[in-house]
Amino acid sequence: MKPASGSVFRALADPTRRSLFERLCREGEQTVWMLTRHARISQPAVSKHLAALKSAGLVRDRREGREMHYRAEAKGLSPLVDWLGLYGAFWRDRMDRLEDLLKRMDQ
Amino acid sequence: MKPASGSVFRALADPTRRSLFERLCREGEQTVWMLTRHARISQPAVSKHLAALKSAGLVRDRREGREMHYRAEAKGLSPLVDWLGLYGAFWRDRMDRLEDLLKRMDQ
DNA sequence: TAATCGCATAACTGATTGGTTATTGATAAA
DNA sequence: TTTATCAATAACCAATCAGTTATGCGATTA
Repeated sequence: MKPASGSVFRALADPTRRSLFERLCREGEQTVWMLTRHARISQPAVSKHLAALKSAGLVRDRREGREMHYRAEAKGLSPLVDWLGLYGAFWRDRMDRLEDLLKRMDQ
Repeated sequence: MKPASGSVFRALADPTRRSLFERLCREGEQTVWMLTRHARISQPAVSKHLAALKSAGLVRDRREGREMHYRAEAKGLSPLVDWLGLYGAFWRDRMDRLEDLLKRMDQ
């Protein structure tokens, strides 16, 4: 089932989690070990944050040997976009472009 | 100064706060008393949530006699939209699209 | 097989948070 | 002036959370 916008908001509310997500967006797929190197927190903390992001649908993991690779999930942001779409016309045109963007990213 | 996306995320992470904000978006300006009637929490709790939304730039207040009127602030969501555009676009292989996006968003 | 590595989980801790009731201040009404 | 109302603040509490260290488990390497 698709995660609700609530879990996405909560997942992104934490700056460390946002930072991890942003890094995965920028740098592409990363192992937990690589992510831990750049974060200033312990490996278990990174793993917990990744678990939160995963349950929110914002990342996917892939096992390769004993390494676990994480990558950002484009679709994970769509609940946010949907939620934003419900409110107001001020930012509507920006929103439309984002929806279009996410749609094309899906392909 | 413009609130960072962080405070907006944090403000919207709480379901009660989201609910208050959504109601203000739907119904328009409301007094604290009206908002309290529909929420299942006490008036001080509502006031605290409104203060959080206000400091995130998501609502504005207006005093009228002894009543305090709150209304949703459309522009308050733009840090979110900007953030989405920034990191959503990194999925794309080509950066020229991002530049185009940001350029049009500037107008 | 034994030792090591990569990661997740368990167990714990201090800080933060979302809620409460009590109180205060300001305005309106009697 | 006295009383009642609206909303913010204070003080407090239980629950959640983000971090830690210790441990366990599967996969690799010696």
